[in-house]
Amino acid sequence: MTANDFNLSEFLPYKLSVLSSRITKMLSKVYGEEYGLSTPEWRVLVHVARREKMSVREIHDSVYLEKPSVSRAVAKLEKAGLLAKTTCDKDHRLVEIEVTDAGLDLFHGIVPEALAFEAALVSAFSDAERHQLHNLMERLHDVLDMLPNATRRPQMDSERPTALPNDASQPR
Amino acid sequence: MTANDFNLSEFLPYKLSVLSSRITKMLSKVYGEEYGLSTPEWRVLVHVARREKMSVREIHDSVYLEKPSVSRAVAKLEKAGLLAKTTCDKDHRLVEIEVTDAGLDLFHGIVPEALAFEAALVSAFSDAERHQLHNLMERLHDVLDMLPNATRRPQMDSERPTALPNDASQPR
DNA sequence: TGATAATCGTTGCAAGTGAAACGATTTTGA
DNA sequence: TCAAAATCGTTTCACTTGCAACGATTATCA
Repeated sequence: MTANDFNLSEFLPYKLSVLSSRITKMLSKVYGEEYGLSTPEWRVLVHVARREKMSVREIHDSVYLEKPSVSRAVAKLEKAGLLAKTTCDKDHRLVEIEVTDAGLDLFHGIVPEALAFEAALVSAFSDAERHQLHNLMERLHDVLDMLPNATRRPQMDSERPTALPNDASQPR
Repeated sequence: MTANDFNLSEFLPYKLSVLSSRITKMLSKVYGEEYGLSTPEWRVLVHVARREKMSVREIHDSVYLEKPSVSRAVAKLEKAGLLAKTTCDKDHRLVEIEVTDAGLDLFHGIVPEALAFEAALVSAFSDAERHQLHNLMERLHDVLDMLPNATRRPQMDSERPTALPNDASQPR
C-alpha cells in the first residue's frame, strides 16, 4: 500500500516548512539580535520605509501578516520612534503610517545585511537557477490560487503604485 | 543607494516564508479539519507510524519540532488512542512510543489525502522541474549548514535505520 | 435624510511556542 | 564505589498569534 511508503522528510510541504523556518531563524538574528526587531516589525518597517503614508489595512494587504499583527508591530515601531502614526484627515477611521528619520537610518543599516544574507544563500546558484527557483515558487502559488478555499495571497508589489522614497512631500 | 531598492516581496526569505505558510495552511485543512490534528501531531504521527518504537528525543532529532512540542503532541495523540507510550525497561528515562491500530487506521486514511495534495501542488511540474526544486532546496540547506551559528537541521531519514512498517498484516 | 451596512484599527482571549528549569534516571570518572 | 555530570521527558513561564468582537467612523440606498 502506498500509504506505508509515506516519508515525511521527502514530503514537499514539510521540506518547504523546514527550509523556510531555518532561513527565517537565521535572518532573524540580523534584525532581532542586532536591531531588536521581531519578524512582523521587520516586515512592516521595510515595507513602509520605501512607501508613502500607508494604512494598517494596506500593510495587511501587501505583507503576509494578520491585521492584529500589523497593528501591534506598528505600535511597537512607533514607540521605538521608527514610525510615525497620524489619523487621516479625510477619513478618521484610517491611520497614516510613515517612516521617521530614525526608522530610515535603521533601514539603511539593516537592509544591506539582509541583502548580504540573501546573496549568501543563493551564492552557489547560477543566474538560471535563481530564476528557476523563483519561477517554481511562483507556479506553486498559482496552484494554491486555483485550489478551493484558497488561502489569501499578499498583493504583488507591482499591483500597488510604487511611491517615492519617503522624503518627498507629495501633492494629492 | 541600493538600500532604497529593497523590495520585500522579492526577498527570498520572505517569499519562501509566505509560500510555506500558504501551503502549510492548506495542508492543515486536511489533517486539521478532517482529523483534528495539529501540525506537530500530524508530523509526529506520520513519522512514528512507519517506525519501530521511538523515544521523544529520537522524534525531536528526526522531525523539525522542539522537544516540548513533541512531548505535548505525543501526550495528545496518546490520549486520542493513536499512539501508545511505555517507559523503556532498559532505561527508565526513556519512553517507547509506537502507533496503535487506531493510529494506523487514521494514518492510512490521511496519507493518501496528503499525497494527493502534494501531487496537486507539483502537478504542473515536469519530472525535471520536480528534481530541480528539490535540488535547489537541498543546496539552500547546504549553505545554511555552512553558516556560523547554523540552526539545527533535522536528521535525514536515511540516517536512521528504517524500521518495518508497523502493520505487517497488510500485504500488497 | 436616516437607518442599516460596511470598514477601520484595536483589544480580549484562548491556544500555541520556545527557552529554561525541574525531577528522575543513568553515565562518567576519580 | 560514589559524587558529579549528563541525559531524558515534562512542566513552567513569558511571549506570540489568530480569531472574533468591539467602538468609532464612513458608505450605502431606500
